[in-house]
Amino acid sequence: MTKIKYKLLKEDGGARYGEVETKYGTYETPMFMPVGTRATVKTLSPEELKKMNCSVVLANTYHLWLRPGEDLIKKAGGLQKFMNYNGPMLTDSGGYQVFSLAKPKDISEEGVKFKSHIDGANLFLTPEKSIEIQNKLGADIIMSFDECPPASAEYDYIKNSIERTLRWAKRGKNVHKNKDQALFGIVQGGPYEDLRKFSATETVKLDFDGYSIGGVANDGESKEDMYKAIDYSTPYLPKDKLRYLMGVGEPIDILEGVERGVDIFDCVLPTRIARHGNAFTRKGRINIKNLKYKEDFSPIEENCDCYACKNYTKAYIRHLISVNETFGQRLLSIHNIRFLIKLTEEIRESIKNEKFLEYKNKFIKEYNNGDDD
RNA sequence: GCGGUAUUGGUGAAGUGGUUAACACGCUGGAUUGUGGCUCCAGUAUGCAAGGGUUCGAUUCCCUUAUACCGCC
Repeated sequence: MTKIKYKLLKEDGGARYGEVETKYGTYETPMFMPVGTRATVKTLSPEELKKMNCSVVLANTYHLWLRPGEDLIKKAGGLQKFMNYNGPMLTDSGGYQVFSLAKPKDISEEGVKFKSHIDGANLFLTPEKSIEIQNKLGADIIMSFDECPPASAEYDYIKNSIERTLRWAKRGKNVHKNKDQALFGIVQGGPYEDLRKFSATETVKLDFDGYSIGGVANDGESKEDMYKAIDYSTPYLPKDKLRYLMGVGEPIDILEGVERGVDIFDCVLPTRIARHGNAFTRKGRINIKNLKYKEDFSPIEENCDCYACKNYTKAYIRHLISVNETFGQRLLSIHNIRFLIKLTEEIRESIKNEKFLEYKNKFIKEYNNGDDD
């Protein structure tokens, strides 16, 4: 058991190519991490993830805390053993659920009061508790417990929030027991330059193993505000540590993040939209349920190397999705995750060749041009 | 052959002599960014079996026809 190590190997403008050494092997960045909230990437097996060249998988503290409980997972030998994923993992702290499940009045200096989404039971999560749970879950990278305020929140609210999040970060760090797990700090600050700068510099002073940029891509925040939030954060982060943009997974947003110096991304989007019948393609997103695919016997993308594209037609997948068969959801999930992982593979190649911007512009142009029919 | 009852969109159906014919499903679009929620949003009958009549006005009342079902010879 050793803690992950990051090495920055090449820069191309703001874009960074690097390597992360883990006990499971060495992985390259920029990378995309699929989300497996409840210790499974919905509908997919670990073997399938491996075949897509997936490296890190996420799981969620809040959900696993409720069910099956961190003690059970510890008994099982940790997350990886429990779910049979032989690769690096990351757990989110439950901070996002502060945004999605709790109300502002439920957030206090001590922690956050939740109503369980399962049975309405009263729950209380603190920075210490979150780290303690994550220590037991045993992922390679764990997150500080933060408040993720909506981008639309008032300036003063966000200011108070990031100060509290800093105090929470420190409390979490103080109780972090398992030194083989990397602990990341999280930069907040909404769309405000001074708040992002403050949050970033103060978080870095606490000396974490890596840094996340949070509070982005939620609450109908505009793309511009989101890119600005990254712009205002990354300059203050040390170059020799990983930078993780939380929750971002639109292909174009990943490219914009890489340009601004982000190394790792995660997002539920590829799996969520898959379950609702959407697929990423080089020419933009498509809705497989559309009538025009009813008799389309070609794959989602001719040149895609994923299992779904190599073996199945749009007409078939459309049928499966419209009758709500899980195999259809699986095929689209496989395609979408492979799409984003392939995107990061190509991004890495372009950075190594010092052609990142060229690659980015070409990709975006094709993606936005859309389908001609 | 004689009576009775029914006939509303793709489906199941509400409904009324008077502005845009309820609701549900389906269908057609859209949304979804550190995953509570096979979820959310929008559109979807210029017409109420067909034809004629009464009426200022009929899907709603009357007549004829068609079709379906139920009785009776």
